[in-house]
Amino acid sequence: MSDSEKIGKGIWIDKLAHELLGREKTLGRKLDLIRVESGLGASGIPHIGSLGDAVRAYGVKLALENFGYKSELIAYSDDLDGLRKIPEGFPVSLEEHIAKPVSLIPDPFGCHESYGMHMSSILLDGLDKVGVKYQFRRAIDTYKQGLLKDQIHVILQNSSKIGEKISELVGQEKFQKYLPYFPVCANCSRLYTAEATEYLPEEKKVLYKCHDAEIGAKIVHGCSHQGEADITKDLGKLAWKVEFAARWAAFDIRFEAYGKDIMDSVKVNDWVSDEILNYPHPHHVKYEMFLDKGGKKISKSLGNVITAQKWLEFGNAKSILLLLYKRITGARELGFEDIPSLMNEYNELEDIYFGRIKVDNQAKLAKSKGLFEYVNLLNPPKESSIHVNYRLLIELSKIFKEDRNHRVMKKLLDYGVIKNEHPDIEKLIELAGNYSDEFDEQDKAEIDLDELAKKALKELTDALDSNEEPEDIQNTIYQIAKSNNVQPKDFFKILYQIILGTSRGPKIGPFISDIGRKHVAKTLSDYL
RNA sequence: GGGUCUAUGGCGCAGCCAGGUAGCGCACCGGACUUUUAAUCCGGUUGUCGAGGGUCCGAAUCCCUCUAGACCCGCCA
Repeated sequence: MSDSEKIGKGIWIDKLAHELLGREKTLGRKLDLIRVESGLGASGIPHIGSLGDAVRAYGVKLALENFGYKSELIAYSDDLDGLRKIPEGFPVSLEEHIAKPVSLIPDPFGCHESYGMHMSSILLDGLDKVGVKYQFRRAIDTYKQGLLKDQIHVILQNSSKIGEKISELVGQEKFQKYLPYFPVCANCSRLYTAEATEYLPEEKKVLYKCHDAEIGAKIVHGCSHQGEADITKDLGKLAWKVEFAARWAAFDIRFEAYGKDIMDSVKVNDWVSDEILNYPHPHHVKYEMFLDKGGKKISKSLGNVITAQKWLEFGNAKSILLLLYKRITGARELGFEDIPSLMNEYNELEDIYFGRIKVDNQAKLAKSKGLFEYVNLLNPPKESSIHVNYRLLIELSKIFKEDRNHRVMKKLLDYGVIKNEHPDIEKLIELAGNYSDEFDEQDKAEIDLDELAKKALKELTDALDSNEEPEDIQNTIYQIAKSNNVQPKDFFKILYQIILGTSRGPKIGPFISDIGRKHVAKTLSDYL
């Protein structure tokens, strides 16, 4: 940090935006509006990775604005994408729509105009919930309005050159034979089955024949229709290997992040953009896929998909933004179990930001403050929020399942963690409560009670069940254990196992009063 | 075949992308809260930062080589 100035707020997003601006200046392009883009898939359930692409692009937009430039985020839904696989939990009746563009398939849940919009909406809703602003655009409108027609024309005229280059760059041979354009078959509405072999530049039409195609592991039957598609108005789309380039040129996109799974496509698109369309490709950053805790790719079929909506049941929007903004490099194994530490990490950042935690290293201080600002979308709060350790809330939620909000709040006041009740804390209790309900597997292990333990338990049950409130439950328990020759340590453990399903817990005397001694007596009696 | 990432105390990880005293959680040990569970608080132990080389006043961090593992691409999007 000694020999370099801090750029922007000091995190990777600033560095990226700085590089972008440097490149644009070298290229000499106009900078009155810098567009960044994020592509949204519309065929599968949008998980946190798809959200991340847009959230990070939005971060770059914020950085550019912070540097004094005007910027906007285009959220582009590729809803001409064909349906290849029916996602988990979706009706099998979708089978008949396989290979059709998702925007032409009815919404199986009936709440949106199409299957594609249903999927896109889930992602857009996630973006709205974390506070990301965007301009929404759809593939179907883009093509219908002919916004890409000039680029498609140039690409198709150069298809053989492009086909060779694709083979050279990524070893894919198919575009040496077929045009990188998939018409939607006019007869059966399917994509991919209609293979285009010839382009008529004067008429701007492609000739195609609809035949059987292999999609995934399955054969999708074509209808043998032979037709011609007008690229300026008939439905169809460019292959992904060239489509980004067309869009970048048409929309004047200066930045787009990408996941490593589409690295090859980006490589080809950059070349097409630069060499064929004569539009210098946008600046990029590559990110790793989110993997689940076992190191497997998160996929819908494995059922390990993490959506923003599900995440937000357990953690707040800031925990998502923190996850996505803290870094971009590196493989990331992700699970809901990361939520508690992210929730606490945000509090720590806030403490650093407001000077309550001292950080000596100036570079690190700046970085933490910068990260905090980005997590707040560069609109940080004026004052610190009330901090409650999220793990403590989970522990308390685990104990209080009924009338949770009230009782957990009371405990927090007792512990002196908070001074007053507050709606923000209520919300936190709700999140932590959801977390504890969902993930706290009650390891109802076999509890082996020998005769001595049973006798002690019986004695305790009677004591708790009597109409006379025992003076000091904690001490009573201790005495009963001792008088029955049971190790107090073991006896306490047994009680925790029965009452909480764990081998440890809060101080048990006051705890039993909290949940009601008669109630506990009844629970204990089940084990006698 | 092509490409990317990861490797840091017993376990799980942060720090690396902008070099400046190796950190956190769990576990473990000691103490405080009247005794023995827990919670909480205080204190403590645990590391040749995967291996080797290079740059530098200084490297977990930057560069090169190697080893091991994971993932992605080579259908489609």
